[in-house]
Amino acid sequence: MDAVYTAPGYLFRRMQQIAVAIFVEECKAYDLTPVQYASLVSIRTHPGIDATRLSAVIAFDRSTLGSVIERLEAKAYIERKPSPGDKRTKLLYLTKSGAALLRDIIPSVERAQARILQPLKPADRKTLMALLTQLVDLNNEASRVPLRAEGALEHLGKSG
Amino acid sequence: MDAVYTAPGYLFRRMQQIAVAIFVEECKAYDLTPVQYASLVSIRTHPGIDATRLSAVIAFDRSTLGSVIERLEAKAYIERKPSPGDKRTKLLYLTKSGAALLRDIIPSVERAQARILQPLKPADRKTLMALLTQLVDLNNEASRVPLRAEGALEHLGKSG
DNA sequence: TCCATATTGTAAGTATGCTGTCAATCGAGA
DNA sequence: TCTCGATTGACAGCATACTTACAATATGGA
Repeated sequence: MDAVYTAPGYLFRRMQQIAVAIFVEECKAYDLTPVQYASLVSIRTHPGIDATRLSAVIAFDRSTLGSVIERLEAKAYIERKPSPGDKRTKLLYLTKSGAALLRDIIPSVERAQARILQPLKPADRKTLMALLTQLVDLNNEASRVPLRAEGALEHLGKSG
Repeated sequence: MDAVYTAPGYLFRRMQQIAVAIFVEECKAYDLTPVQYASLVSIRTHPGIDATRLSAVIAFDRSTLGSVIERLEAKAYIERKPSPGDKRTKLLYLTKSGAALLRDIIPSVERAQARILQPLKPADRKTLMALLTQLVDLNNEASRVPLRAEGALEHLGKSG
């Protein structure tokens, strides 16, 4: 038996595969990927955020996020507007169509998230989520794009 | 606070990011990715396996595995030989160089796997791994490339 | 033997995810 | 004010991941 099957890295890769497959299956009517969904949700929460701050808020790579934004703009779910104060940045806003999509897709997303954990007993689901949340938080700095949920927005005039 | 932070799918994506980052950091002296490592280990365990069966054994997409194999061959860690019985398939073998690399890299890989779980208390590590193993197994069919660890080798003359 | 069907490797197309680099721009300090 | 360092978005390049499609080949049944 290959040792890889018991390695944490292998198991997390498998779970990521499985989670994405379930998400895509539940949401196929909407043609939206998990990454695109998370981006839309965060833009709704932080209207007028720029791409760099968005990448910190959802812990996506800045380079990758560029093409994600491009696709969301092509589908007319978001708009990019030049920043009045900073000629380098472009501010992101949901369109009406993007807001409507988000409203409609939420039941499918929740079904997907539930299906991921469904095979476990309810008590085990809670335990797993608690440990996973803890581990992600404690390992935050280990990834190349650490999550900066609040700190990233300090210069946006939204906090503090 | 964005709801995405508590979704299982989001947490698994983050852990995958973190696990890959730690693996790459620990193994950077060897220029080998997690996927390439898993492929080498499985080829060592199953010498003469073909690409399709390898993809089932490590639950990688068959298309993706093609380019992985190409890169491993370019680095001279594996060889592809035509199958005597089936003109369609090419059989995979570790080269001396590939076997040596695998021997040398193992301490780094083990360090990486340990680091991924390190922030948790030992008892919590065991709990998390047990639940994760269970969940991956129970969700096996949900991914597009289910693991077929043993069944995939039945036609290779290695089992039963 | 012949043929419908399946398998295998490969390729094209799309989407993350990361490493670099670069020009434009900004901001702070001399 | 001028200049140096940092930031921002964009791009190139590499590596997974998945979908679909296709030609070559195998295989089982008529």
